[in-house]
Amino acid sequence: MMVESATETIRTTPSNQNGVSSLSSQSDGGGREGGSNGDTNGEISPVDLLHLQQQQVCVPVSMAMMTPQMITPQQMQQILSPPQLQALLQQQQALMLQQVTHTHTLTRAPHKSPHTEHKMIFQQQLGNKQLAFQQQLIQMQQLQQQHILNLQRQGLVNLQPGQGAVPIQSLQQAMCPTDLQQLWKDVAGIQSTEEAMKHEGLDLTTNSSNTTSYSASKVSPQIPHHPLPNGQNSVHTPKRDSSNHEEHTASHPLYGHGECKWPGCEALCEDMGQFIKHLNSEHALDDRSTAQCRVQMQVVQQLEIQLAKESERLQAMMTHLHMRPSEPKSFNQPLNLASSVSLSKRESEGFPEGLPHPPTSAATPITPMRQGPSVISSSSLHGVGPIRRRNSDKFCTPIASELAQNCEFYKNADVRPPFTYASLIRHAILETPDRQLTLNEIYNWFTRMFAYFRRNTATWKNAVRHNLSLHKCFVRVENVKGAVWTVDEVEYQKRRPPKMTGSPTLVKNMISGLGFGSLNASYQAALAESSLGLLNSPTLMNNSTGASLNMLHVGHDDVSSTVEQVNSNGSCSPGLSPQQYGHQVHVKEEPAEMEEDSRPVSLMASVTQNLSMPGDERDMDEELPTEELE
DNA sequence: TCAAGTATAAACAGAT
DNA sequence: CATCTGTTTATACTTG
Repeated sequence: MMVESATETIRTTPSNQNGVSSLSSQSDGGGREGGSNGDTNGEISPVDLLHLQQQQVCVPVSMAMMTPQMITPQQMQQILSPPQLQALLQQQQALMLQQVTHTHTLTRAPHKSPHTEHKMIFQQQLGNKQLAFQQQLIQMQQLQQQHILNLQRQGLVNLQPGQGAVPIQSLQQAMCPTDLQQLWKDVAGIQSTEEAMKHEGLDLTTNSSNTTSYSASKVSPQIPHHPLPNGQNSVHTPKRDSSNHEEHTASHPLYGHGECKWPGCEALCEDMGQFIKHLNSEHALDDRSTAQCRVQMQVVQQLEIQLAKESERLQAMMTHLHMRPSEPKSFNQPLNLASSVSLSKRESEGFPEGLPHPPTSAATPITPMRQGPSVISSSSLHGVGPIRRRNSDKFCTPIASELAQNCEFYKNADVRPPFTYASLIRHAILETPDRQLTLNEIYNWFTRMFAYFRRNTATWKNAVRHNLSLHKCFVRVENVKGAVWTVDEVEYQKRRPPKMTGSPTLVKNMISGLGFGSLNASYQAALAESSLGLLNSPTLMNNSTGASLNMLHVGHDDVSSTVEQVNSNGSCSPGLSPQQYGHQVHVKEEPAEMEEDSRPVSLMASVTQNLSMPGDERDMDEELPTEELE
């Protein structure tokens, strides 16, 4: 019964190694690992993605300077805040529609001419496009290789064979599952349009077709998309599944936790065989799969673009702050030291090559935070990342503002909130009118507010109880209806020693906060919470005016004020919805990406049901509060 | 190296 | 008896 803990996704190896494990080892066994490690969703080789993207959209030349190979999902997640992701989704959709329309127009224009003739014209156009794309592609690859070599020479990158695909492994989670899911699902609708067009003799995909297998799989029947058991080659991408796959044993990147990881699917499959069957039947090479794949590519592309922008900004900032990006070592070294283990990998995978700034781990991490476009609150880093300060808690309530802002996100996305249990509990309690909650109510708050806490219940509930008992700041009070828990604010404040801002360790925290998967997420959360306050003021985060400003503002946002931003019932404040809140603070400097951050929320909300269902069902059904879906 | 703070796991006891 | 609630202990990790 408590075995659900076996599905814990967050835990990573460290905790399994400890001595405790007489029992835990058993539960750690098979299933569990799938969570963090085996959760290799949608592992598309970045290179492939790149190729595909090139076909899909006219990628700016600047893109050639980026190395998708080096972008880890975590980075993506960190790069984009929930609202951003939402906006991104909107964009994706718009893009798709545009594409469709565009193609449609192309098709229509010569509509009067004979079908065949029209086709030829179109194909000519395509031919030219293909050429251009291919050239660009080659260029890009050359640049990439060059840069990789450079990095390797500098010892900045430690490329390991087979790592190429790893970074993408949890793209779904990294990107906010909700968004992606919705996106993918929406694709189905869009796809119908495509289909309609195809019937006119035009295959949408040909629009961008060229030599890559993606288009091939979809467009060119001549290419034998062998019914791979996994189907990935034919549908997802022409990935070089070799390396990564082997690393993950016989597992399939689209299979984990006994369920299909195909975007928007989550069908339960008892074993690989069943999964393969499912894959072949449900995700065969058809319009829908293709469209979904395409969306995925665009998502990735957007992220890459975003990363490029942010990197640039980072460089400017560092330059401004005299961090001399031109001298990577200056602040590179210590950082690498700080989290060498986890970083070595992430650097090699996650750092966009060719970027102007130093390929340091520090660079990457910082970027997302100030990322201003918008709503990038610290939340953007959640997932694995800590980026939270406990001390800052003291001055501002990151949780409150963060939740106020990204409430929907946390509700829908199975992402671990970057807060400590203590701060979450406290927040839950303070949120209520009478500032007290029963244990069960606290549980409910957790499950209501965070999709993440809809599973692994035994684990986190135990943690909650543990925290309640352990921390003096939580006071148990006998009530009419039993015992309730309250917060002793004084105690709470006591336990967080004021400290550092801008210290070197801070930077380290930021790095580890990026937690590209190597570190235990929870530890990171805890640690980060303890260190980074300044970077976390959501209101400021959005404001891309600069880091220094952020620091100044941190103290602004105090508990009471922020707590009020969240409705006392635990749901997002109706009066000041996350997106509205976001709008207030955002300085839209990058309209392209942010302007619509208000809409996505609804989009996300609509997805809610789809999302957490299959996978979480087993856990949710048992404790999901009735008010779960509001 | 140690202390502090946090997470996770688990044993245990009392209440329901 | 099972489950929930609450306490306590142990271990691990990271940072200062």
